[in-house]
Amino acid sequence: MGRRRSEAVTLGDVAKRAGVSIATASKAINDRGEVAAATRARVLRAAAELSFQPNVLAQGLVAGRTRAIGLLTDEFDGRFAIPILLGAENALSNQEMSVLLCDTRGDAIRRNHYIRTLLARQVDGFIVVGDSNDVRTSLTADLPVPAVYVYCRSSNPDDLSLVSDDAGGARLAIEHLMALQRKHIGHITGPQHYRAARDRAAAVHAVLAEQGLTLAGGQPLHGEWSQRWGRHAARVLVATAPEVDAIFCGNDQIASGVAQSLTDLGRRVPDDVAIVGYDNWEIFAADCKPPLTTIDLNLQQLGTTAVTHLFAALEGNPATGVVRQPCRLVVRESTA
Amino acid sequence: MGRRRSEAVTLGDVAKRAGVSIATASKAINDRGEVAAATRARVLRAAAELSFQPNVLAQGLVAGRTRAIGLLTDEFDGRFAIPILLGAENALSNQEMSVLLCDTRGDAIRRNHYIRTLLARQVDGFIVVGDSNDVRTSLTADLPVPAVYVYCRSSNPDDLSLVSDDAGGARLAIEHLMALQRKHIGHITGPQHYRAARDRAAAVHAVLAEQGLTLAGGQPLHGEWSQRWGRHAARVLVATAPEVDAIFCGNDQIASGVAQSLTDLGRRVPDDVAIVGYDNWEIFAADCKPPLTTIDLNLQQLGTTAVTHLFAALEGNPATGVVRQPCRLVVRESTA
DNA sequence: TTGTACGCGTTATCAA
DNA sequence: TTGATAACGCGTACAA
Repeated sequence: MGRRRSEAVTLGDVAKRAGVSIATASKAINDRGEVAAATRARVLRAAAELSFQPNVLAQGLVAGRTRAIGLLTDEFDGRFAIPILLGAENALSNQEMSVLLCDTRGDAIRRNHYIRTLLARQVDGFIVVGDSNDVRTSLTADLPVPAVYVYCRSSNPDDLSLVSDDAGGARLAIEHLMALQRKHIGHITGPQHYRAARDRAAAVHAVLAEQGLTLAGGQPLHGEWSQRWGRHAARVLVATAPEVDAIFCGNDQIASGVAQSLTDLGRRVPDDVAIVGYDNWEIFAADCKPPLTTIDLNLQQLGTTAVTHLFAALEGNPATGVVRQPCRLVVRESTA
Repeated sequence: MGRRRSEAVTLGDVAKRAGVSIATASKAINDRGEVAAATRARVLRAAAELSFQPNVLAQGLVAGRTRAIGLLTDEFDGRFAIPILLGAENALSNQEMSVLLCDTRGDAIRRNHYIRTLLARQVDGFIVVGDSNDVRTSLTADLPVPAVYVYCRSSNPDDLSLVSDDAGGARLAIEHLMALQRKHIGHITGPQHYRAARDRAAAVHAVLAEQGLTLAGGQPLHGEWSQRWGRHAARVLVATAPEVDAIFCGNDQIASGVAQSLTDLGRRVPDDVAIVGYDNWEIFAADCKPPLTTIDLNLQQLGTTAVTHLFAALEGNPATGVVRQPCRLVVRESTA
């Protein structure tokens, strides 16, 4: 092990070695006040020789801010939080900020506990990551620091909520299929109680209506977010609407199941039926047979955006309302 | 927003309201020293009324420890790190410890940067999460605090490394298949340059040999960790060894692909060919057709164990060497 | 039993 | 240009 904690080198050590006072050493290191060039050089050399690292705790105590933020997730194991977290962590570390991670597991008691803990640690702000694009109780009233909500909508419209643009994503998918001359487009998606599923289904309906089209099978097929449901629903859809020539799926797992069933039924993908998935979860989308055209949510970017907004809020320029992050169409063989 | 940061309530406020000195308030709140019961009650009530939260920074400054640990991941988006992290975060929060999360993205420069940052924040220890069971450069020499390595082997044998028991997991799988009277067992797995793939393949060989059996097809089939490879390899294996009645796969994606191809080829799963996967990645294993029997790595438990060991090290009882965490067989329909 | 006083490592003010 | 000194909030000898 390196130096023991008790022998940690402090500003005092640097000052002593450079032959100056602690105050001067501090100024030299932080480029503050008037310090003679020669003095500064001496101090910096001493600091380097001792591998001096300022104690962030002490800095935070006097500065009143810690350059640390609390990241509160509802359900971390859901796969959406992870890219968001990754984007946020990266953006924060670029700004020399650290991330304190807390996973509430959807439990209000844990959540409150974490909030207290984080506040006791004097975090400068919060990023709250939801587990769906749906509404989430606002914490802001209890916080003395700014918060940004990501992948959820805060119940308080005065907060800033960053969500994925579900309607826009659905539009991308349908317009892509229409550009391929598909006229009989079905929609197989997740449970109706998911706002994302509802918003996308509504957008599908609207975009088709703009061209005087209606949904193959008449209605969207709502089920689970699983391959199993995709396999089942595809059979149902083909039975009810044999003319179907394209299927827009609520996620990549469903799409993967749909592809399996269509193949089983002897329909070629994409020749007979084109498929568009959702989420661009590579492990499913790229490894599907055939690889899936899908909608990417730009989740990492969502995390980055959250950080940008949090910084703005820290500087006194908070935004409010719901901001929708655009999606991106990723074309692969299932529509090629 | 709640109270502004500048109006944060301090121990002094509590003391004033309780009509005692700061020292007495501190003792009362921390159950330290001799404080009259009545006084303590007064202090506690005052603290509650003001929602007093001790400033952890100040506590850390005087105590020399922060009750925070640094969690360093190599590749966070790989799915293995996440359950480990979840287990560790949960165990730590049970001990009132916080987690500073840093993802190095496999980059040495980022890694060093993060280590400096975390040390500057005076973390009490490190948990280093690797991205495979393979060797990883030891950091310990540069650290003034303990570190535990998880899902990787530190290059320094004096460190403590927690890994998954690949040989044991493979043994579970093969013994399960043999208990089902399968005699012609094949093995389709990932790239040979993965230690996990090699260790498991070796164990498969050993366990079969104990019963005088050999691998169907003669050799393990090494490829990618993908469904695509599973689909391909299954066809190869059935062609070379038509008598195959069981396939042990290196992960659940491969197993899922294998199941698809076997079905395409008209072999029933599990009646004609039983399948065992690896990882118990629910989204693949439970949603497969048929649902997969598989090996669970107990990754959350691995995270918990890491925390236990880190605490032991913090208390001066560090362990060393490589500790293998046992796996668990999860039986589903693919062998039922 | 209670309170005074000091120290933790840093930054900022102001006098020298 | 430099340095003594006072914060920041808390814990803890030690004195009262």
